[in-house]
Amino acid sequence: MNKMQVKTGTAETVAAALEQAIHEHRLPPGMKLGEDELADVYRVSRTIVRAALQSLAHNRLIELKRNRGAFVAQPTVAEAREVFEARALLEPRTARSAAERMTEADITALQAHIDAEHAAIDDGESGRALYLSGLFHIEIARIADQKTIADLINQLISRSSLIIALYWQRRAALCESHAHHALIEAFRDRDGDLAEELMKSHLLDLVTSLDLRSRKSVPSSLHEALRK
Amino acid sequence: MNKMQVKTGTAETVAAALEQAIHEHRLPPGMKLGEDELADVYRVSRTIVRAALQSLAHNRLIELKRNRGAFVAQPTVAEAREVFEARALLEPRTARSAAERMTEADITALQAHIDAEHAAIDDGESGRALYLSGLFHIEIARIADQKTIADLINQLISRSSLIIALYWQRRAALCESHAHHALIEAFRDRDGDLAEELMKSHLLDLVTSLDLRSRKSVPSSLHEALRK
DNA sequence: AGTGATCAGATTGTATACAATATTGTGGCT
DNA sequence: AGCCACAATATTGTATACAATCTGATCACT
Repeated sequence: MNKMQVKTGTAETVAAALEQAIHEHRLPPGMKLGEDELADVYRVSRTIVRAALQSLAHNRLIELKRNRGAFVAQPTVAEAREVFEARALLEPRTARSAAERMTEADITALQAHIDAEHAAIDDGESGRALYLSGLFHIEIARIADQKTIADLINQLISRSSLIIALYWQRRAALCESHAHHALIEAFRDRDGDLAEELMKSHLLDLVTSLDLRSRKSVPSSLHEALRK
Repeated sequence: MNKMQVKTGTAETVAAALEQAIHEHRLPPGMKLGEDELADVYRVSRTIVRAALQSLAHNRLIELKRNRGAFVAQPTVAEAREVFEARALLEPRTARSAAERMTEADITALQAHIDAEHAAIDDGESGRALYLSGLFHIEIARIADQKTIADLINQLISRSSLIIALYWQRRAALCESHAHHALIEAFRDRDGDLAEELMKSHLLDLVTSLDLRSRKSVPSSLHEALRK
């Protein structure tokens, strides 16, 4: 493989590990991430852990409270709406661009993503399936060859994973992968118009399949929780 | 004032100082930012400087090269285009939202921004004028009451300042503030359609007023610079 | 018992010491 | 002189020690 050797034990690897754990819902929203604890787990010093946490905080995957520590973020309903509104502004156009410059290799890669996604679903690893479903969108942004926009979408999808973990309601697990299939068909035909339209409605479906009336998780500050 | 007391000497204050220096073009693209040097200037330890630099790197205002240090970013032509394409996706719709929920106080605040901008221009502080012109856009995003999108726009405008500093060609300094005036008029009328349209063409004007054929600054690696 | 002050423990914030790496200068060799 | 190896220096990367702050437990007092 032509992949660069990635040194283990760096801030980047720790951040990546934590990010994946959050995406796969192994670290639930609100959970405290103690620095000493993480340093012990990953066998690095707190310096490294701290750098990783700062990075995650910048992407809003965790919240840093001064003198209190790091906690897995708990997006509010308002935030959830905002994230999907931002995605609605960015992703449809990006899907169009991607469709227009899609190569056979790209399509193959996307298909592989979907297959992996299905495999995860079949194995009952819904957390991992969710993660892979996010990667599908990120891959599209990458194909569109707009690094800047791809980065923004990356941030948003990262947060979306958390949001979906919080507000997802079980049913409708199948319709999503269907949407991804439909997108691939549009990509095969290099149909920019259709891809843009499909992405738009896909995102709309996603939002409406969330339950944005009640939050399921434990509120982080009792302060807000107990004044009924 | 109801403003919170901001402790000096924190990573945030150092990052803010550096960001402003970059925006006002006092730190030119490509300039090396040595850790010890900065620590000495701001009277803090390298720990703090490092945190600040990481933060700026995340916003792409500086580039961190492993074992080499931090350098003020030098956006390429491709990056410049990408940043403005991203803004074109986000800002027009945001301007519409802002127009729809604009209050008198908001309009006053925006007008104050423009006035300050003009004052800076009259004083010949073109760097500061550029910075304030960016704040105008950020203020609009804030008024639209979409924190997530506002954050994204904030990042993009931050980078835009650098880009404009690099690729701006002198003429056309006046048309910009004219565009801002026109926007305010639309806001006064709560005319969402017009605001969206004006923002769209304003961003287009900005891009076309850049010289994206030749780069003016010193290239960071002599390697690429000297092989004519 | 209930309230509040004070103190011990734990956790984060910051500075500094040391290690790893890159850069630059020197000297020997051809 | 030109080139290469190697040492000296400077700079960044990481770990750790110490300071500041928060938590929550104990205990005196009403």
